[in-house]
Amino acid sequence: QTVYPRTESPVHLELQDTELWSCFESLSTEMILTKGGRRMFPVLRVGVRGLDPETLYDFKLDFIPCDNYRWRYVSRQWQTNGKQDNTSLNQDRRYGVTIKGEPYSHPKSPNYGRFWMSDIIEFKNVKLTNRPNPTKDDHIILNSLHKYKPRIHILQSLSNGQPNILLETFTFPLTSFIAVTAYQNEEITALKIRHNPFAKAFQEPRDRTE
Amino acid sequence: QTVYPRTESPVHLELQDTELWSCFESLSTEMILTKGGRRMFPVLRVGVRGLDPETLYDFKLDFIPCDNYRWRYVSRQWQTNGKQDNTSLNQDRRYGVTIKGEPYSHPKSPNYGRFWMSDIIEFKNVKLTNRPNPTKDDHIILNSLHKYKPRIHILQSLSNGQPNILLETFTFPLTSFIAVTAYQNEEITALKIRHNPFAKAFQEPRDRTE
DNA sequence: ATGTTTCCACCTAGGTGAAAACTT
DNA sequence: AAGTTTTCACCTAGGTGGAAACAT
Repeated sequence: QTVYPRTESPVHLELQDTELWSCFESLSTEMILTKGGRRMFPVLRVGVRGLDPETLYDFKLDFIPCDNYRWRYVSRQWQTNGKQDNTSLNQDRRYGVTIKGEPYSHPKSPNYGRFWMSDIIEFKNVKLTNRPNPTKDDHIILNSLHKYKPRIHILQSLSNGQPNILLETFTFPLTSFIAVTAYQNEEITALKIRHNPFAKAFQEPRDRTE
Repeated sequence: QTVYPRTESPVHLELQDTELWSCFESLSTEMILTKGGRRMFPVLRVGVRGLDPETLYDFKLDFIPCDNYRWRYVSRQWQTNGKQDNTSLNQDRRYGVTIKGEPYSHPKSPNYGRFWMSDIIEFKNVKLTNRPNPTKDDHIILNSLHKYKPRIHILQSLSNGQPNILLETFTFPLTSFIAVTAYQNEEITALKIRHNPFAKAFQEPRDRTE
């Protein structure tokens, strides 16, 4: 007879800006890749509870392929050719991580539970690239026209040289996206322009009541 | 008979940009205080050796009064009235530290010895203020027209809730300065403009050979 | 008279999507 | 034809000292 665990991990991660993410998700989120690295928008932001205040943790981010398809945007619809694509994803395991083959480490890592729980944790400085050999640690290598799902890992950091212990991994289906080198869906472009302050140059003058 | 220690701490801190600091020191360095907080220029930068790569350390910065005098710039010379000033420094021990009464903590604290030793450590984001109750942790409260000497503290950070252990404190006489709300010595102003990229608006066009 | 505060033009530094050029 | 790269104007964000206004 199956024995189910009586307790669950006390650690809770709560995704922020779910309303905004939903708007993008309903149109199929796209994220830009450039050689020099492009930030994500929206930014991945989470609140955390249930850590031990005085224990040391690392927070890390990587991207897991949602499938092995190559996606195309045809007639205002994302579609696949129905065949698995084994040429890129399966051959190069680095895709979705940094040049070191490791997830992106939040720049405040390592830090104490009390620190991580004291404020929203923002992954605003991670950059997405299609360059196979980026020179910076904050660059995540992705494959254009492939679909990814962000994951956040919480590790216990040990200050004696031992490897860190992976405590838990959280995935956020709402934040999955297709990596592109240029936006395909113009509605996605419009949403980005509307909400990303750095794209203000392209905003139409808007009604104050909105 | 006096017994002298046979060993010294293996930790070495090496101040960077000593040539630049010397130029300022020879004119009497001044640092601006503002309500909103002003960065230091030059920036305090150090290299560190001799830490244990796998031990966790905090790096902290504060400012120790060089004396209890109030300084005046008269006839192109800094001078005191020869009397100790007991009204401000001795009554308010917070001067030279943050609003919490603590030194400024380098934003990458805590981190491992291998991290701190891997690159120059820059205190470029600390801000100096004369506001008695700043709202931000990166603000150091100083008293205008008083003279200070920067100190860097290295602490061992313990990930079990125990208070950190102060391992060593380094002072840098070359970087001492008088806090001011407006520059007094125009030669200091000229040096700041010449070397601080953010003051480029005030630079005279310069000869390329310089 | 002396010292402080506020506001400002002018920078650094770098994040946007558009459009044109380029590649295959 | 389909996708990628480069360059660009236009932003965000914020660090300078100057100058005038202000405070004591």
